[in-house]
Amino acid sequence: MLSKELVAASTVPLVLSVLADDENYGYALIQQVRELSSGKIEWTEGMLYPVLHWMEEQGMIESEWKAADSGRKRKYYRICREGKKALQEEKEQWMSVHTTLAKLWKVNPNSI
Amino acid sequence: MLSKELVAASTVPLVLSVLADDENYGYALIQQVRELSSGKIEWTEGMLYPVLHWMEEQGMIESEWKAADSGRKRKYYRICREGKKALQEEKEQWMSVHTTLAKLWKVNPNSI
DNA sequence: AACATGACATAGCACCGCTAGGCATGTCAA
DNA sequence: TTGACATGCCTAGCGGTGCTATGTCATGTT
Repeated sequence: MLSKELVAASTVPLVLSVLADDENYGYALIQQVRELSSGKIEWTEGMLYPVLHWMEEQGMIESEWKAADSGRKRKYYRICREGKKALQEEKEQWMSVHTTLAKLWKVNPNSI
Repeated sequence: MLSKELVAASTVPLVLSVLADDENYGYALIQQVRELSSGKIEWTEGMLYPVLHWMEEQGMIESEWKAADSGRKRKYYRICREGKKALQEEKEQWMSVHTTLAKLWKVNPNSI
């Protein structure tokens, strides 16, 4: 299980990165990130939904209720311009830290 | 300036990584990390010292007062066994997240 | 003497993450 | 048809904590 600090630091960049590919809804984001991370990243709904609301408030993402084929309603989020800018910034920040750690670990920062 | 979440997530792994190379004291750690990160990571004493105390409490590091050549006293920290284990764990956690982000960013692990 | 820098320390509270709980709907087996 | 489970969304509330603001003391410098 990941430390709560690391979860806090990675949630927004992960959401932005996933939504940069395609729109998606909250519940599915949890599954998707779990799979992408091979089960390492286990989000709960209680922590994700408030983050999504906050991100929408910030203008990073926007939402739309849509009925799935089953008739059930889902709230789909998509990234918008502010979000793309934020993602760029998040990437840079992340890479700053990663590069520093990689130096200390004596691994090439460009390799996984 | 880095987000506080990212700072929170990276402080312990950075301290452990730096101390894994060589013992050091708090004030110098701040400078060293600033240089390693090309000025991107700017710690304040007020946030670092409590972290160092907590890490010592956890048994990750141990401290010793030593007089520098000038006669001034400094509190040197060195990593101990628990800290090495913790560092290993931190590395794995960090890489879990980094790998997931790298996938989304379509960074080719073998590039560059 | 006065000031800058080095070096360590922590009280205190504003802030906020997330647990715990709630609601509704679709589906599938028994 | 019923109930169990998965899907899917939401938030009140508070326990825990990060870090600003501040203090101390030593050494070096002007």
